[in-house]
Amino acid sequence: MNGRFRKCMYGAGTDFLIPAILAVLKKEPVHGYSLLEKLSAIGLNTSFFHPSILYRTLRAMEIHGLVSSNWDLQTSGPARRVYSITKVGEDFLENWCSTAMENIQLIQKIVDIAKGGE
Amino acid sequence: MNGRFRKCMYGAGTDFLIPAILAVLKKEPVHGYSLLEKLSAIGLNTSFFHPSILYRTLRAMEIHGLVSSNWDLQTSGPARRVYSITKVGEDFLENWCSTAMENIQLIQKIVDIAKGGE
DNA sequence: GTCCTTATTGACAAATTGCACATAGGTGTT
DNA sequence: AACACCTATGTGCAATTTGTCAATAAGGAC
Repeated sequence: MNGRFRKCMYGAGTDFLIPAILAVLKKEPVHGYSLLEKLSAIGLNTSFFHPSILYRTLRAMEIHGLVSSNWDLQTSGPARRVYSITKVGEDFLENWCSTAMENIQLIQKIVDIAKGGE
Repeated sequence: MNGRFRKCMYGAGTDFLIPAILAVLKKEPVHGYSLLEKLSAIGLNTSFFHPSILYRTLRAMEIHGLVSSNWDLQTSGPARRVYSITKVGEDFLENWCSTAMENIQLIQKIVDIAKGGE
């Protein structure tokens, strides 16, 4: 099963990627590569998308003002772009959370109907 | 706020469109136009996408074997394409439901972290 | 020097979406 | 008859998004 059908399964959708990134960044600024681990830790299936998608999403979020970035040249290894959440990003996340409950209810309702309830 | 950012908000994503369609079709076969009302009734925000997207999604689902269709020429008005769920579609829906709980937990976790918990 | 790991980005085809428009049958109106 | 309107489905095309692969770059291990 390919494309949108695979994507609509758990954790694959990038719909959860943006709020998940914002939630992680709200705790502390981090760089893209370590975000992969942190996102995986909170339950997002990171194996469904390539790292490049995460980086691209972060850049898109920066362009739209949800996050800001600074280069970290002090650590060993290649340079890291460290992302921080902005006020706009915090508002966006808060907004997302307030509708998340309706989101959950919709999922629950689909499950109920699928199981023959109602 | 445009594109993917608007889309990641409640109900807008077509990630819920496919399982919602399957859940409705599991109760009874219906045609595309009436699906709009039924999807709206269970809580999916249908104003976020044009009817043509629903039709295109249904055709894609048929191509992938999740649903099958027959023309209903007996009713008054223009012909209706009536969709029914297939065995493949039922399996897909069941599969989606079994991961839906993890989906809910992920949303809950993002909300918790966003609210400063954990 | 060569290989591996971390870390980020670019390029390009394929898929998906947004939007407008086309088609078509039926009903009511002037 | 001509017109507008509602139901019902579909197409075309540009714009956006995704999937995949490859490029770059710094440092450590051997």
